[in-house]
Amino acid sequence: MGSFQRPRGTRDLLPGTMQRREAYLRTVRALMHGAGYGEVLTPTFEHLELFEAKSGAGIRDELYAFDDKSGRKLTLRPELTAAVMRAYLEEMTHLPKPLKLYYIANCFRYERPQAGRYREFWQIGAELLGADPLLGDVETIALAWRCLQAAGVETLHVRLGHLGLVRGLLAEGKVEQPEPVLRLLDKGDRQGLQEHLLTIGADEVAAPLLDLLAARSAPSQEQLQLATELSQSHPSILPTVGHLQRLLALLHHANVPSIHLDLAIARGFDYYTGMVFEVDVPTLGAEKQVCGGGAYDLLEAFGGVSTPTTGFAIGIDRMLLAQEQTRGAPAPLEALDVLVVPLAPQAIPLAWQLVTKVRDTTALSVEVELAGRNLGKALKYADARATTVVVIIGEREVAAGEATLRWLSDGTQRSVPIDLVAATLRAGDGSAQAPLP
RNA sequence: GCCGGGGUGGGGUAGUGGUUAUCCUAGGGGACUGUGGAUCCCUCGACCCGGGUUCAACUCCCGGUCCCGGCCCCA
Repeated sequence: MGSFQRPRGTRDLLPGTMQRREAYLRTVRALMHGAGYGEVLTPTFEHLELFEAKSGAGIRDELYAFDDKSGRKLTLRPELTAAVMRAYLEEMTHLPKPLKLYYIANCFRYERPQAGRYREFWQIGAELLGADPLLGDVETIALAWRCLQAAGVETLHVRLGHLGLVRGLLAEGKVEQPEPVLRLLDKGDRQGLQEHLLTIGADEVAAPLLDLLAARSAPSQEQLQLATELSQSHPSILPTVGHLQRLLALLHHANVPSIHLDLAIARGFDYYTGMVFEVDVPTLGAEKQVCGGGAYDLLEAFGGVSTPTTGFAIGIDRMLLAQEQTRGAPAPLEALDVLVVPLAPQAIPLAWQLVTKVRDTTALSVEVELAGRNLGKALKYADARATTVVVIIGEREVAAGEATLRWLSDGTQRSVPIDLVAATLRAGDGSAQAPLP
């Protein structure tokens, strides 16, 4: 080992890992474009005030914040939603609504690293501005579900809630500060909630809130039933109950299966206004949440015109960890399709002509043997690289205007006229095909 | 910020208050200057860092650091 280590909480991604990751991200990009979303990329750093405006000054010690040379207060972005909203207000307000944006980007948080939690991590996210609240909710959850499914992870638990319920009840109960209640609900701290409601004198809504909490893991239909019953004595939550009923029905048609209602989910920030959802991979351990999202409105707080927005963010790193649990860890290097081995000095020009032609006319990965090894060593190297075909060009081949193609899987060989090698490789002949990682 | 478990070549490991620090694997080379995955040989390469105890520390103690698991937090 050299003298230097990577900074704490960061990772080096090697070729095999990158190949798998890029395959997933390619799929995600295709899904996003297929749903009409356009990709955006915002700066890696922003003004500190942007994130303080979104999440409060308390997040400051979790940020990579710094002063630049002119004394500006900046920070590496801890997430993308605030930045995308900022960019929308700065450059995109005139675009037709609904506006659909997505991003794939790295974020930075100064937190204690754990399994699945890094100081530099990557997110896939989408934001939908100006849609009808119900239809926007369907669209957002359905899209998140498609992106999650594309990773081939076996068990995904989706939990869906709606802040209208609890906020409605709290408003009826004249509770001035809903945040502590939301937090206790989200944590599932029944006793703490009970005590807190007693302290603030919110007696009349204590019973329904505790009922919602107690029912959070019950089947969705039972929770809906409970909410419907509550709405008879608490009419302010009637619209929310109807919204959830319609949302669940529509999600069924959007092919999103098995959503578990959890009416106590809170995602404790003010700007969440309606639907909220979270997705877990249970086998990931303590840091098992791979996706979170919901309906929010940040634009007013950012000095713009209030606009209903829904969005989600997926933790790429955690998704890939979950993927490894089913697929196994990737090999460190990518496999090689073709290795061209010149065995004589006069074969070297031919080898380069050939490799150039194959690169121009096929999607195969092709190398010329670059270490000047003899054939035995070259074959051994090819084997270590999981190569499909070795093209041998020696004195005999040069004289005959041919190349010898050797398939490493079964050792079969064929002589092919040099002009036809690229076509033969492109045709694959059933074997010159890169296996999926 | 807190609690617990760890740290020996690139990966996996053995081991001890005084050794030439073990073995496997991977990398490089050779046996093998036109045929791989085998075998044999050679080679490269390590005790996380700092302080303390000691005649002597990789080993014991303290601190730090990094990794792992968990708490807090999770935008």
